[in-house]
Amino acid sequence: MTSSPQTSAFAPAGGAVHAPKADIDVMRCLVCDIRNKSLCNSMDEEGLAALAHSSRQLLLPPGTTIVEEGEPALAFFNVTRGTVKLFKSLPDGRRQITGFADAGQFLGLSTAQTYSFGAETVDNVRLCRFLRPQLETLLSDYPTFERRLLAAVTDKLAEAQEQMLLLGRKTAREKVASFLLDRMKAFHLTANRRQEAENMASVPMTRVDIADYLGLTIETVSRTISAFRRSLLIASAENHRIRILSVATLLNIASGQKTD
Amino acid sequence: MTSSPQTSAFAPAGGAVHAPKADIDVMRCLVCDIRNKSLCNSMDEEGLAALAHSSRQLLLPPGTTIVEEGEPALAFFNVTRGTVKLFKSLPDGRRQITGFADAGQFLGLSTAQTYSFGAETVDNVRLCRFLRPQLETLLSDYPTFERRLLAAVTDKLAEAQEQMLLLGRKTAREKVASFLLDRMKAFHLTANRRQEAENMASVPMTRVDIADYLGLTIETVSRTISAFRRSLLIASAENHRIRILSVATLLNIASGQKTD
DNA sequence: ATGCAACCTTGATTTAAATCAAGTCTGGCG
DNA sequence: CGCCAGACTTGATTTAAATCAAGGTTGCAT
Repeated sequence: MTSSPQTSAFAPAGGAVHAPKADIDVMRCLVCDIRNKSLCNSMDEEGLAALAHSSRQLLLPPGTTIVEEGEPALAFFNVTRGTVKLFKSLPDGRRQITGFADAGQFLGLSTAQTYSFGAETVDNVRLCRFLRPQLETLLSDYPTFERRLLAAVTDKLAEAQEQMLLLGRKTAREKVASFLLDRMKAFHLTANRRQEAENMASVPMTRVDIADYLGLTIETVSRTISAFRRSLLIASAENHRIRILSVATLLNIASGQKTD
Repeated sequence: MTSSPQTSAFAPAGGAVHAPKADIDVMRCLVCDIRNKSLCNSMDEEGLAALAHSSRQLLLPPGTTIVEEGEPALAFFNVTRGTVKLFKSLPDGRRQITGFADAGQFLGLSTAQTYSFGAETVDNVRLCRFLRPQLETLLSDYPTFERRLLAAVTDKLAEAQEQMLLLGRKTAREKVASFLLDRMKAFHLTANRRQEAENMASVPMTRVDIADYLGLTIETVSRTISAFRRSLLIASAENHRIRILSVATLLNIASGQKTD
């Protein structure tokens, strides 16, 4: 499985796992380790078999394009491992990351013929791809699944509104504090093993991605994280892991309470 | 019907129209002038009667609170006239308007027990209020209505992503240009009478609201609009109406193409 | 008609974050 | 093991937009 950035999730190469024997395929959703943290938790055993038949599992290396802005909206995806970034761009290259989809999150819904956003893997990602007609069949056949999707999109909209508040009205310091707390939440929702890992945040993305998510430059992100480290609010753990030393202070900063 | 800012949409006073005779109530949705521009266009005649029975119509003056941040999420609304602003606030009063809901748009969906946002009328607003249990019954009884709501929320999410791009990555000039074009689009979708009104934008909100929507200050909004006027890109028409003199140039500005 | 309050505009000055400019760290590869 | 490219950090300077500060408009209530 070679690492091949720029590969599309539709290309057969680039890490895609081809459909194995039918028997195994029926089991895939039944044994999925993040099933109960995703849309799929709306399904009974029969529904899970239908899900498995309607989708194909993909394994993608970091930097792989999943969805391209403006391309026909042919598929819907459920992330089952790793982190995906969703973004929109201006013609001159300025980019806004509109969200990160961690394991258990969906992406790719569209009412239009084409995607209005791009999506790319941040790290090693496993996802289930549903072609549009298959998704529509599922929605019609399983009302609980449709209701669950409606709830999931409603939650995404609330998240988007929270991010608009951040982008439009928070300072750099407040933005970075909010981000670190979100990544701590994402880590807790995602971590399958209940380790010691209290107050850990998973930050698999680069400074460029963080900056494009928070509406800042990489220098401002770097300076702000350094300042938090100097103030002993956070500490670096292993690579792409940050330990949050004072959740309470960070919460105060994130919500605009003065903390000096 | 007295003008009473700060009144809640749940208070019986403040412009609420009480349920008239049952016959008239059955007709309400059938004869609604913006029905085919809203969620309700998914309903057949029987469904429209069910909608009318499930909802109550409210007439609210400018500045009326419809939904309060943090209050129990008891109802869902469909705007049938006027403009509503949706917003989120920080403890110190900083506010981000996350969207304007014009006639035909819904608001009030929530997965949580409480609303994560506030909503307030901008001008004179007419809306239909559905209590939560009633909405849920409708969703279960009318699958086409549920599918239509899913599509509507999906569209709102795409709009939110576009607004994140604006907030995080556009300049003041680009933000205001984008806003004026959006308001032109809103005017065209909303205007029931097909008048001469070509290239008109409906801007019922104040500078404070525009600033809180674009992540700017009122001074910057005012200066930028003045500059557009001086450059003959726009012209004031009647109050709260702006005529757009060069859609093409404004489109270029909005998408980041340099135009000097 | 007049007064006033809310809203809007314009100008001067400040500032938070961007930009410009060097480095330093890190981890994968020969 | 040590080199190199990409990622990150830190410092100096600039700048877009915020803030501070007056006025000017508008329309409603008397």
